[in-house]
Amino acid sequence: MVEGRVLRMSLRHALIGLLRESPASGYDLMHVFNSSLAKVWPATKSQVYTELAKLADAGLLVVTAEGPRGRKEYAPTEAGLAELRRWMLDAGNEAPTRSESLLRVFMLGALTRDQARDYLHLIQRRSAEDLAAMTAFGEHVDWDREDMGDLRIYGRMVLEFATRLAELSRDWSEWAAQQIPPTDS
Amino acid sequence: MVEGRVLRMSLRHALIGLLRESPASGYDLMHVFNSSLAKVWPATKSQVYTELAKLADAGLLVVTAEGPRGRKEYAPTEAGLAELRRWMLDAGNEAPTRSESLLRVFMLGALTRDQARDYLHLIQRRSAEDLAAMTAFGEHVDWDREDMGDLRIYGRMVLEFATRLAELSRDWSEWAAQQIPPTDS
DNA sequence: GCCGTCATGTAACACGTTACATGATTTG
DNA sequence: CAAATCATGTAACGTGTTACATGACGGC
Repeated sequence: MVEGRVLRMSLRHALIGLLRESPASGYDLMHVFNSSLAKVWPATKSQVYTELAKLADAGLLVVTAEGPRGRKEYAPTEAGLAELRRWMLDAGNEAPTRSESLLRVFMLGALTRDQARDYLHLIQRRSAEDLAAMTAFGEHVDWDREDMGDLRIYGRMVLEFATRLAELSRDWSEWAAQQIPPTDS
Repeated sequence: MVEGRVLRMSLRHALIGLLRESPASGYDLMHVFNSSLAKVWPATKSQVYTELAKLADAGLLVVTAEGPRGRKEYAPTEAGLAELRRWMLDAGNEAPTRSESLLRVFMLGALTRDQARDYLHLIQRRSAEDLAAMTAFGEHVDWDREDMGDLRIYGRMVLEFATRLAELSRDWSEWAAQQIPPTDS
């Protein structure tokens, strides 16, 4: 257990937050990052395992159980929960957002107009697919299960945002494609 | 001039793309990253200067003019433009997106309900401010200036997306705040 | 006994941020 | 002549990705 200043690093807080719901192993957490959190805060397994080790070393997590194949389940300590709350309330400095798609749109002048239009149609298709996937997911989840805890509320909020965003993206890209004059340059 | 494989690295392509419009110095480019591109692909000056040097070294940019105080203006080479087009058309693997705000929403269970509601109201306020700023910006820009080149079209598209997104965010956060039961836990 | 999944980690490298460091030119 | 702005860069460190490496357990 080592003391140390925590700067940025949302992954840490995501891990503590997930473990707050219930103890889990790195392997379990990976599934969350590959599914529900994939579009919100993706992470690789290297990162998850290393970070869990660091957090345990820093005394923000503890191993609560060990299973077969070296499986280790972690749970947050009181210090970990305190750090999570500190981060949640420190909404002042949020990490900058990046959108590679929008950057590409900004640079579309480097392509022919046909190619540019194709790119916008690609976004449109992907948004429509995302939207369908999320609608399906929303209907598939049993939001009333007891063990969902606060995610009954907050998970649903995130899904709603993602759904509205996919709709926006689909409609915007359709509109945008029409803004490009038909003649090729 | 050195050969080298280009992996991810959108900043490189952003730089080449901006220089495609017209030659500029690192200092000039920084202003773009601090204003119009701030919400799309932020970058620090360290990054910009180092990357310009690397790109010139790799033969993707050339220095076209030198001015006072060591000012250097860059322009893309044919190789640079080719690399830009390659990247534009390689829409398959886009960088993963991250949203710290949504991650926080997912973790709101760590706070009291009053605090959670406050956070959503904060998002609402910020979105409204962003929206106002972008509306003002859109009216302030002279979209018909000749030297805007393709940004007359594509810059406007990005602005339109950002505007719709701010509206979505404002409306969603208002809705979300209402989803939290009034009693404090 | 074979295969799929469970399960954990290390090392090297790419990308991004912060702090440090320096100095010339213009404008009032 | 003072202050603001112009202008460039290096070093250290934090964060994220990819490739490599290993092996146990469960079901058929």
